[in-house]
Amino acid sequence: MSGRGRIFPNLCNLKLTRQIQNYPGAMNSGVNLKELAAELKLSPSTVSRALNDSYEISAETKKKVISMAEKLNYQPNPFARSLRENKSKTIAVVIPERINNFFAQVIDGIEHITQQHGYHLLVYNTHEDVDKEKKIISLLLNGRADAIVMSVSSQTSDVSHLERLHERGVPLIFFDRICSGIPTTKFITNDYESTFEGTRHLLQQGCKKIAFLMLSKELSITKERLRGYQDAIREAGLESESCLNITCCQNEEKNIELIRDLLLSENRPDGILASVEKLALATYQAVKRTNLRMPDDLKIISFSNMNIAGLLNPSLTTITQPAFTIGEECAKLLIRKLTRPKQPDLLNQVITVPSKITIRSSTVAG
Amino acid sequence: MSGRGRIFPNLCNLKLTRQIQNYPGAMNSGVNLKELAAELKLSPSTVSRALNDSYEISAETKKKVISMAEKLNYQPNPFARSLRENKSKTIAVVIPERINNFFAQVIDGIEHITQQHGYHLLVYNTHEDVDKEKKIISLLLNGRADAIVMSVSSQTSDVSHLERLHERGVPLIFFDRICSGIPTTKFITNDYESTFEGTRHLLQQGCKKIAFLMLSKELSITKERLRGYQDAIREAGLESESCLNITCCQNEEKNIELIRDLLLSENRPDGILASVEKLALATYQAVKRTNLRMPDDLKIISFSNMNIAGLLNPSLTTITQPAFTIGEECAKLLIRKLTRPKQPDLLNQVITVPSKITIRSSTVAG
DNA sequence: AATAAATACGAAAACGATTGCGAAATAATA
DNA sequence: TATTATTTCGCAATCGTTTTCGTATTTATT
Repeated sequence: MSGRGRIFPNLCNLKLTRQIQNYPGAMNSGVNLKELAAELKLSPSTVSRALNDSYEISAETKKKVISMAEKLNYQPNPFARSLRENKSKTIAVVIPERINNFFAQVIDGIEHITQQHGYHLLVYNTHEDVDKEKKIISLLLNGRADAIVMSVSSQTSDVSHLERLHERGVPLIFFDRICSGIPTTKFITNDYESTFEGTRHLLQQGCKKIAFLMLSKELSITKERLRGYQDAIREAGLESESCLNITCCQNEEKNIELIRDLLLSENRPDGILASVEKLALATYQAVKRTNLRMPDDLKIISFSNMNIAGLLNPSLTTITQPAFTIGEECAKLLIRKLTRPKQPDLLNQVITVPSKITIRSSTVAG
Repeated sequence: MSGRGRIFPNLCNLKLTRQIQNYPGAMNSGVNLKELAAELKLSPSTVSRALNDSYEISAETKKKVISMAEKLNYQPNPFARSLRENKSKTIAVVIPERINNFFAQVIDGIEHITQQHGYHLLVYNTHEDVDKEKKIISLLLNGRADAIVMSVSSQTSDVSHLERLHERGVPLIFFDRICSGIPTTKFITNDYESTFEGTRHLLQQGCKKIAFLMLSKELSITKERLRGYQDAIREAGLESESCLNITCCQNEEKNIELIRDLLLSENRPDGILASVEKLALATYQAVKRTNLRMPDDLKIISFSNMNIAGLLNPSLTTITQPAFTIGEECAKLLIRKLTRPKQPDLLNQVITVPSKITIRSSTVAG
């Protein structure tokens, strides 16, 4: 035992230990509470309390502990904490599509709020597949996430998996594509009104035959938007022809062909309301396969959160949801629910955030 | 004690317990290993071993245990397991931008592989902000994720935070925007070659003055792509004029103005190579603010993973990375590293996956 | 000065899983 | 039949926190 070695005797031991633990393949989360306590010649309980700013610990001790914790770069083990506190500081986000500006913006909004409160985001993509959705939900049944924010897949009609989740007591929030059967809070845009307005706009631009493109009749947004579309058609004294209500599928190429066939049929529409962005883009592709010109022969308006709607040819008239805000609102509500002790369950209500219509060339006669 | 009540005595107690635990605000992860064991009149260790298919347990017992576990819908607590096994079954993905098809596709690719192995994905967006990146990385220092896949922000030049992470032993993989200083595996596309080809294509289409748009000179992709561009310029016997190397910023509007100024300057380029998609779109916006016509007055090629490059006006000639594949390859490598015990560290190597150039109207004389 | 109250900390029990070790019960061997 | 293997399972420690309880010391009160 040399004098030199005794300056930081414990520190030296510590470094040795850390090197030993640091073999390849092992997670090395650095120093732990017990080691930190030993370094300070205090008990783990005291150190824990000091770091959590407990009133039972003197200011002096707190200072020492905090300083040493920083020096050794102590990071509490999140799993020990989760196990003990029965919460994970993690929120799961389940979406049907990742390559989609709307969902990406919503997630950005969620992250913006949750990050401020130390929450982490698990993100899952169902790919519009209800079986994948069920698997993901069953994975979340074990408490890995403290709460779930989701938009259901277009295939989802049986919602028993979501009911189970909700009954388990996992806070669950829907946005955009909601499940009205599950008694919780949902955030949507004013689907009915904005579609109504959008359709009316097409009518004002001279459209006589307007087709409605949708993904699936099961979807909450489809139902509401279809209703808005139909009411606007009827208000204009026109007939809502069911042959103009087109249900598309998940296959892009098939959709393009389907729409092309529609555009070449006898009953050809002169206007299109696409209930989702993807179908507007398919329409653009379909039009390229015909001799039709937009907006002269065909006008189109669509729900879309594309930042480059203005760069399309013709530039696309859009109904744009405040996606980032929707994400933020979902997150704010959840944070309230999760951080306040014994907070009541999420109210069974639908909160509407209005969309904004931006008129561009695709609906304005050349 | 009635005879009726004794048919499933423990089950009744169980249900009661579950209801009590299920107060609002509490995570209810359902039945627990101890409870499951009590139900089976076995010890927790036996049940655990049975569920993990240990050789020490008889086939008969295993069957009973599994059946009861399904009946009670037993879900092991992930945090207890993580704590014990020192692994989280979670992989963190850190990207600079969420509203970006390239990164979204990469994540889809990662998820496609990791999901098959029971891994979960934590996704973080740095918003091209190195300070946010540092915070996120420091959050990941505690072992919350078993590994990290990332693409650095355009601001990242000091990489000490990434070095610390790597030294901690957390498996780390870079893709696209890499850190050559950190000795680990990186996945990139053939940045040099594809930019070289792209530039040559512009030259072949008659461009005499080609500008190069970039986000930041610090970025690995910028350096490589700039090199490819410059070599192609020199190969053609032209000068690489530094005034045509435009460094853009994070503000979209400023970029548009910057590019517009360039397009209105005396030294106006007749071709543009945008090293990232965002800058190609800014160019389209900038052109709209001038009297120039594309492709006649200005041709443009850009790295881009937009699915609708063909719908722009003019349709955009692109260099497209195999984003989904890149994600898959990152994930495959990580899974190998994480599932094999005592696997050696990730090799310090750069793996190149070639891009594909798709020529469209934006580079072809009308 | 004797007692009560406040302060500051430690020991140990959780949280829920996995696993080394020991020990019955059964089967195989001498 | 006595001994040794083998099979099958339980006990208890462990992972790293937080927290309940207990206790020693100091300060305040009568």
